[in-house]
Amino acid sequence: MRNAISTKELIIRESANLFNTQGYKATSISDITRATGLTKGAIYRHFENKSDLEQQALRSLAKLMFTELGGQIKKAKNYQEKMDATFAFFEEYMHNPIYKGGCPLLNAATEVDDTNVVLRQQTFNILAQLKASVKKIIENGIKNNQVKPDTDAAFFATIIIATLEGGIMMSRLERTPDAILKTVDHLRTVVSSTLK
Amino acid sequence: MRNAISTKELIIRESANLFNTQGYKATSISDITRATGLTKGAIYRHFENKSDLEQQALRSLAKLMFTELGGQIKKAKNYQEKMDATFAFFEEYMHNPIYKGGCPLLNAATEVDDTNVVLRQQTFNILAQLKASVKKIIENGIKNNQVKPDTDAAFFATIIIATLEGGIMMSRLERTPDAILKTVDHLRTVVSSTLK
DNA sequence: AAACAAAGATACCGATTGGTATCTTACTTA
DNA sequence: TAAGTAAGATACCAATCGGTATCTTTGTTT
Repeated sequence: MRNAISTKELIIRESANLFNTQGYKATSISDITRATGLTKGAIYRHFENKSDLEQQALRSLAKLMFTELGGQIKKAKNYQEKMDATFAFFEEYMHNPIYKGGCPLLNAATEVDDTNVVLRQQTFNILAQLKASVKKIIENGIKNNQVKPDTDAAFFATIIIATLEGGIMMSRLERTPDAILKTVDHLRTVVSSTLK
Repeated sequence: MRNAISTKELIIRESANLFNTQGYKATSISDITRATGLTKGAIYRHFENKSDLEQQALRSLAKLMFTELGGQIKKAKNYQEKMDATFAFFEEYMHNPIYKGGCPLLNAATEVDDTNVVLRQQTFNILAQLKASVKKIIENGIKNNQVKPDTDAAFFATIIIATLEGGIMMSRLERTPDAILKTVDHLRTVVSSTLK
C-alpha cells in the first residue's frame, strides 16, 4: 500500500490551500482531486465525508499558524519583543505567507458564522486560543514589571487581534501592505502606552 | 404585467440577504426562488445571469450601508459627534442590524478577494468610499480647528475601519457584542488623542 | 372586446455536486 | 512465491447547479 499517511498529508495540505483561498463550501471534491492528482476513491478512503476533510484541513491551518506564531513569540525575550514578534507575524503574511488565501481565522469566521455549525465551533476555538496567547503575553508583562499593573489584558488582546485582522482584510482587498503596515504601526504605539 | 420594479426589488432584497449570510458562491438560484416565492424564469427575466444579480445585490447592500451611515454622520454637528455616530453605526449592527449576516464589506472582501474579479473590484470601491468618508470627517475636523492639524487623516481612517471590521468579525463569531464594544471603546480614546 | 406585449411559470438542458460500490494495483506477510 | 490486505482507480448514483426555450397568465392599449 503506497504510503497512506503521506497521501493523507498531501490531501490535507492541498485541500487546506483550496479551502483558504476559494472557501470551504465553494471548493469541491473534484477541485481537490485535480490539486492532488488523486481520485475521489482515494480521498474518501482517508476522510469520512467533506465535512470531515474541512475540519482536518482547518485544524492543519490553525496548527501551522500557532506553530509559526508561537515559535516567533518564544524567541522574543521580553514583553515588547513578544508583541513585536506577533505584529511581525501578521505583517509577514503579505510578503511571504505560510498559506495562501490570507488568515484562516478571518476566512473561516466570515464564511461559517451563520451556516456551518461544526466549523464555526472550531473557528471559535481558534480565536479563543489566539486571544489567550496575546492575553498571556500581557499578563506575563505585568508579572515581570514591564507592563502597567492595571492594564486590562483581555481588553488589549481583543483590540490587538481585531485591528490586525481588519488590517489583513483591507490589505488583501487592496493588494497592498499599506493597511497592515498602518495598523501594526498604530498597535506599536498602543503597546507603548501599556509600558511601565 | 405584475409590477416589474417591485418584484425586481424583492429579488434584490432577498438575494442580498442570502448572499450576505450564506455567501455569494454558496447561494444558488434555487435558494432565491424559495426565498422570493418566484420561479427561475421570473428571476432570469430581471437579471442577465447570477453574476449580474450578485453585483446588484451587493450594490444594494452598500447603498443601504452608506445611506444609514451617512445619515447618522450628517446629523452629528462636530468632529467628535460624527466619529461617535460612525462607531455607533457599527456597534448597532449587533443589536438591530439593517441586514442579516454582518458587514457586507467584510463578507464580500474575504470571500471574493482571490476568486471573483468583478465582485472584488466592486468591494474594493466600497472600502475606498468608506475610507474616504472617514477621512473627510477628520479633514473637516482639522479645517474647523477641532483636530490637531498634523493628524494623518488617511492613517486614522485606515486604523479605524480595520479595528471596527475586526471587531465585527470577532463579535459575530463569538455571538456577543463584547469585542465590538471593546474596539469602539478603544477607538474613542484614539479619537480623543487627535483632539486639539 | 380584440390584439398585443410584458411578467412569470413550466419543463427541460448539459455539467457538476457529494457520495458509494466495486474493481485493480501494490505491498506485506507467511 | 502465493495469499491476503490495504491503497487507490473506475464507474456509477440521485440531486442540484446555472441557464434557456417555450408556454401561460396578466394587464394595457386600441
